[in-house]
Amino acid sequence: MSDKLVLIDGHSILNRAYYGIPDLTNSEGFHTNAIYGFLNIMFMIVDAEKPQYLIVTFDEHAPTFRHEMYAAYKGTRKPMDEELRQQVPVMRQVLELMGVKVISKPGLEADDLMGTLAKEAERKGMEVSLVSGDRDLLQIASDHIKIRIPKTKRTGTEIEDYYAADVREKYQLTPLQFIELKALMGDTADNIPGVPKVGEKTATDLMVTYGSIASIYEHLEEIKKNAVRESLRENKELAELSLKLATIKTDCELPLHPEDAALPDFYTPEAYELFRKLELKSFYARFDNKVSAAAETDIETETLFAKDAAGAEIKINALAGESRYIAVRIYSTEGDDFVLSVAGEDKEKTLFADSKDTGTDALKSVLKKYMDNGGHIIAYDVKPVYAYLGIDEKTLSKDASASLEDMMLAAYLLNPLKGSYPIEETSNACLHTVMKGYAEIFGKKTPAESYASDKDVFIDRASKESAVLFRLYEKLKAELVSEKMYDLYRDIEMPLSYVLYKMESEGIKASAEALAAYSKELESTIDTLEKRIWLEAGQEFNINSPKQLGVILFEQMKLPGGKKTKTGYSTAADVLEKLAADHPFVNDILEYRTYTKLKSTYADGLAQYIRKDGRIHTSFNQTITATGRLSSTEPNLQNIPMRYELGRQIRKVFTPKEGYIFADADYSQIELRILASLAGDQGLIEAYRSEEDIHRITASKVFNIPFEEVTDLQRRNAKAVNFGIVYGISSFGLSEGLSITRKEAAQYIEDYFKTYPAIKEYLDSVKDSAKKIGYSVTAFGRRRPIPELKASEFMRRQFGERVAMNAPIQGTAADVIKIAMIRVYDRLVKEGLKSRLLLQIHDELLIEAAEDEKEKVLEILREEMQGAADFPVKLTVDAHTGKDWYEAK
DNA sequence: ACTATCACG
DNA sequence: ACGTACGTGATAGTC
Repeated sequence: MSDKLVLIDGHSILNRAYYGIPDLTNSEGFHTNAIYGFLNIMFMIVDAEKPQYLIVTFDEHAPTFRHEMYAAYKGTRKPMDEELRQQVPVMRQVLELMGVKVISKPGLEADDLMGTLAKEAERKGMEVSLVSGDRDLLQIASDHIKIRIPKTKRTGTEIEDYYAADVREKYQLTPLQFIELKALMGDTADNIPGVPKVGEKTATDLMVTYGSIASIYEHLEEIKKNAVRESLRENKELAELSLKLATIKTDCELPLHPEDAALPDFYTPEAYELFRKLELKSFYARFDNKVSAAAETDIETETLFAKDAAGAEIKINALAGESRYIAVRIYSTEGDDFVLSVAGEDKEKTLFADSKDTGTDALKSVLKKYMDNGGHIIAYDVKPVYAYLGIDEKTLSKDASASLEDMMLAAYLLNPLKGSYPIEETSNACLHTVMKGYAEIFGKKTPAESYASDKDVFIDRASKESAVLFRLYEKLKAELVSEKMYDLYRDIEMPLSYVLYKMESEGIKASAEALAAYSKELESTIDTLEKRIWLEAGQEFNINSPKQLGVILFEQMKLPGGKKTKTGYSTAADVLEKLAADHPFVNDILEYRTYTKLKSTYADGLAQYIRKDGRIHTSFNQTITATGRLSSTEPNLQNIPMRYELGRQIRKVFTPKEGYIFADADYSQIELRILASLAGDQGLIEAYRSEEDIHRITASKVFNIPFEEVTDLQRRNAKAVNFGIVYGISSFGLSEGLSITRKEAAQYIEDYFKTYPAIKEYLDSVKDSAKKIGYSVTAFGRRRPIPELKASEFMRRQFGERVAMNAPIQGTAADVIKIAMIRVYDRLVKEGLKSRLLLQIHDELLIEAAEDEKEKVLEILREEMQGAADFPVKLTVDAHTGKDWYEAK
């Protein structure tokens, strides 16, 4: 068997992959779809062919000889997408780290490189597989050179193979004639002009008849079609130029020869590290355990063990050293028991302790005592740590968080776009370590189960985590300072983490009986509606299936609607509402949706979360949103129905405990007030100072009519514009919101900006700044990176601009209520009150207030919320009390 | 695992 | 010609 060489056309395959594979990015937003697709093809071919030699060719970015010739003739190549461009150097790096020989030479086309290498290999007796997305290469095909053209299809990648015989079969031409065919017909993608009037059909006919361009010109007079003959006659030079352009060189001087490019072992630790950074997860398995284990050794430490609490204390103090900082990872094991790993400045050693050895309370006391004696603890997700430390009920948020650090919060502030922050991802990104994900090691086991079943592996992992955590602190703290977000971290996020911990621990009382009764009521209506819908539809079907519903509505009943989503008909509420007036049946569907939503998500959904203490304990997530808001999960208590009476009733199941009432306060139009303040628009600021209805004033100014004469419709329109501005206005969005034409919407916006010119200036400046520095900033220094602003697609860039306008507004509002929460919490504690903060719903705070503290609590809410920020437009607060959430809001 | 829908600010 | 209002989370259906 002769040796085999696989030659890959790097740019062409990367290009194919880029357009063939849907967008794919790692968690930092770096696009990887082209790299992913390239590697898939390369692995597939190398796996199947098992070649002895492998070479990848690349074009240099400088314009090449052949293209320069054509550029002088006409136009230029269209520029590469930014999302593809950024992947090219990384692709080359991936190949380099895998030991793959890559060749590129300034002044030479990849085609010429491949042509030369393929012919050289053939001369030397090798079989050659030339992989390209480009049919140009077909001219190189021979009995020993196979051209392979991958096609990405839905079912996977298929490869078309061409030896010389296959080219002859498919095109009725030899590979060499194929060059001339191309020269005649031209190729816009390849910048080959060709002869005008000669397309694929004519060119093929001519080549089959005469065999070559030279022969065609010899027999020019025989050509029957006048237009073609004359075009050939007039464009002889062009035909010759095209022939030159279409001919791939096979005699270049190259620094690399096929025999120098032995197939490497791809799976090196260095390559693995880069795969991890790119998050090309489906390839991880190709790197065997040996490689991944080896790659992790750079964070290996010696693990010490604590036999008892005294031993733990001594070792912790030793690790804390002079600086008195330790990084701690804690895991619950069984019941109240837990294990922890501690790392300090001494990078060689970590401590592992199991509360079963030391005693649960004793180990907690060690930590508590360490803190009380001025020790600092670095955590990754600090909220649960408060519980382990057993911090006193009445601790002020600032005190509780003062000696703690949370590197998850730091990582979130430095890049809030990730959505989730597993410790290994932060470490791999910031410290360039190569840690595996938890699930990669332990699968779906909980930490408690993993510790029980794979003790040594678990301890090793915990030690690595605490070790990298200490290093993360050194790195991220400096970054927070240099990025001017340290104050935001220290004064807002850290104290808030404690407030959130307390709110989650409190929970909110909810009545399982009341929920069940509500569910039952809904059920009977649902039954009635379901029967009626089936009757009118003439068949039973799943009303909750948009697919089945779409068929019923738009095919069987032939209602106007048409397609709207990728998968079929849209049956969303806004579509159905347009039909509901004429078709009571559609109205039943909408009602059915309302009732089933309330039943499944709220009545039945919430009931599952009531714990033995009769309360629901939500989780307030501090590292989810891109803008700085909180989110609430398991269950989400930030989207309890409110807008419509039927759903709003569910708020009656949330009640204060015996002897308490609810006090609820919300900011009035906080985002618009913040916008007026940030923009410094005197008109809007004055409008707010007058304390009149802001939407009415806006309508009066924008539509130029006396305040008293503003109609409800005009007010409603002005209100929609005010909202639109906050969202990052677009005429399309506003026209949808108001059901008016885009032109009218554009006019509204123009008039609005004329009325409040500083708003326009502000929004423009925010966009410009975000484009320049890559992110937008709130009044308190919180950032939101906006990579979309650099996107090549118009739509994504537009989205980026709206985000750039909205993020400082929504984000500043988020900052303000966070400050308010800390202030309210601290006031309640400092004044020795029994009342407690329970919920935050973006612009609203809910307190369970002791009956005799009612007035005091209302005063605290008003003072601390209003006083949380000092803007030109004062923040105002509406506060109420009630015997349940329905009444208090 | 993804899509469509709908609840909130 | 393109085709969207900003930010979330839960549920059910579909693949």
